Amino acid sequence: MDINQITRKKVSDEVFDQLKDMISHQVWKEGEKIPSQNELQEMFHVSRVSIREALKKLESYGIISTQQGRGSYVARFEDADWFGSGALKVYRNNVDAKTMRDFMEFRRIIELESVVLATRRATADDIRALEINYRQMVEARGDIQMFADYDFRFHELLAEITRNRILVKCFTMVLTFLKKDFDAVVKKVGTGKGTYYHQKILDAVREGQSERARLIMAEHLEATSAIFFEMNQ
Amino acid sequence: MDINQITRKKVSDEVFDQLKDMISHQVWKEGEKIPSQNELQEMFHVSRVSIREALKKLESYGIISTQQGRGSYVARFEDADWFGSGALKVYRNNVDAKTMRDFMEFRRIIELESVVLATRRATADDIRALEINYRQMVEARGDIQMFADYDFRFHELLAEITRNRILVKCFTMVLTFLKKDFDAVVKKVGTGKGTYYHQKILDAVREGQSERARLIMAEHLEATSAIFFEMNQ
DNA sequence: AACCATAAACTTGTATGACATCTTAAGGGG
DNA sequence: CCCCTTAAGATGTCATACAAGTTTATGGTT
Repeated sequence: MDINQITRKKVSDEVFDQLKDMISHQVWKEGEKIPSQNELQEMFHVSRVSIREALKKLESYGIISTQQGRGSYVARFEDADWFGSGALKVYRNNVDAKTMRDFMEFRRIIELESVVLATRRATADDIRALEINYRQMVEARGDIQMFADYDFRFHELLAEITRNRILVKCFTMVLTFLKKDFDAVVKKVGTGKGTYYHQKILDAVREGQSERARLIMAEHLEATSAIFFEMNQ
Repeated sequence: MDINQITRKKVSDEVFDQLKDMISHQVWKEGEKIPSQNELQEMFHVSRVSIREALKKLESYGIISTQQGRGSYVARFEDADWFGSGALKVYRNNVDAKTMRDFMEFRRIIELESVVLATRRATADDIRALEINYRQMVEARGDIQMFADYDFRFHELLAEITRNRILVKCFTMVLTFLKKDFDAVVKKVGTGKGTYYHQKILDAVREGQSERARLIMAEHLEATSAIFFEMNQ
C-alpha cells in the first residue's frame, strides 16, 4: 500500500508557494512592487534567507524581477519567460480572452501536425497502445473525470508517437495549461462525441491515412473549441 | 554613442554562469553529483550564500536538482524543464543528432503555419515592416553577420504578424536554440539564396496568397536544413 | 563472518547579525 | 529654483552557528 509522504516542506518553498498564489490572485498586479524583504520577513515570521530563496525562485521563473536598491516587481505577462516552468500556473488564472484564443490556435497547430506525423511513424506497438487507451476510455464512461484523463492521454500518446521530443514538450506545455478547460468541456459534452472521434482517428492511424486522420482531428478540435468558447462567451 | 554598461555583475550570477558553463561542457555529466556547497565555497572563494543563490537558480531552471543531506545532481536532458529559460543554452553544446533533427522538424512546423497565418493577418504596416527589413538585408550584403541578423529578423517578423503570442514564444525558443547553426548556414551559402526566397515570400504575403507563401517557405527551409545536415553529417 | 543498531561525519536548510552597495528621497546651501 | 550632500531604505554579500536529513563508519551481538 502507498504511504503518505510526510516530508515536511522546506520553509522557502512554502513562502514561494504563498507568494506565487498571491501574485496569481493579483494581490500585487503586473508591474507593481511587492513588499521589501524586511517586510516579508515580518509577514511570514521566517528569516530573510528563506525569503530571499523564495524570491530567487520566483525571479528564476520570470515571475518577478529584483533590482538592488529598489525592490522586487511583478513581471508583465508579455516579458515573463513563463514557458514550461511553474510560471504557467501562476498566470493561468488571469490571462485575457485573446491569450486563451492564442493557446487554442496553437494547440490546433501542434495537434494537427502531431496526428499526421504519428500516422506516418506509428509502429504496431504504438497502435496497440492507442487501442488499449481507447478501450480503457470506453470502459471509464461511468467516471467522467477518469474518462477525461484517458481522453487527454490519447492526445498525448499521439504526440509521443511522433518521436519528436520538442513537439512532446510543447504539447505538454500547452495542454497542461488548458487541462482544466479541457476537463470542463468533456464534462459538458459527455462521453459520446469523444469516443466517436477517437475511434475514427484510431482507424485512420491504423490504416496509415495521415490526411484523413488530420481532417478528423480538425473536426474534433473544432467541436471542442466551439463548446469552449460557447461556455466562455 | 553607446556606453559600455559597466555594472558589476552580482557574485551569485558569476558563480551561476561559471557552473552553467561547466555543466554545459560536461565537467559533470548528466546524473552526476556536483561538489558540495562547502567545496564550491572554497573553489570560488565566495560565501556559501552566493553559492546557494547560484544553485537555486540552476535548480529553478531545471539544470540541477538539490536534495537535503545528499547534494546537487545534474539533471537529465529528458527531465529538465528547459523551456524558454536559460537552460536551453546549457544543453545546446551537447544535444545529440536526433534532438537536432527534432528541433529542425519542429521549426518547420512552426514556420510553415506562421507564414500562412501571417499572410492572412498582415496589415499594411506589417507589409511595410517586412519590406523595410528586406531592403535592410539587401543593403547589408557586405556584412555577413548583419545580413544573417536581418535574415533571422524576417522570420521573426512573420511570427509576430500572426499576433499569436504563444506562437511567437515557441518560435523564439526554437530559433534562439538554433541561432548559431542558422548563422553558420547563412555564412556557408552566402547572400544570394536568402534574398531570393525572402523576396518571393514577401510577394506572396503582399498578395495575400497564403498557400503560395507556404510552399516557398517550405522550399526555403528545405534548402536551409539540407545545407545544415550536409555540414553536420 | 554476517548482521544490525548506534554514532559520527557529511550535506543541505534556516536563523541571526553585520556590513557593502545601490537607489531614491530629503534637506540645505548657492 | 537648482544642485550637491546626506540620510534612509532596499538588495547583495559575508561569517557563524545550529537544525535536519543522508550516508558512512563503528562496534558489539549473534
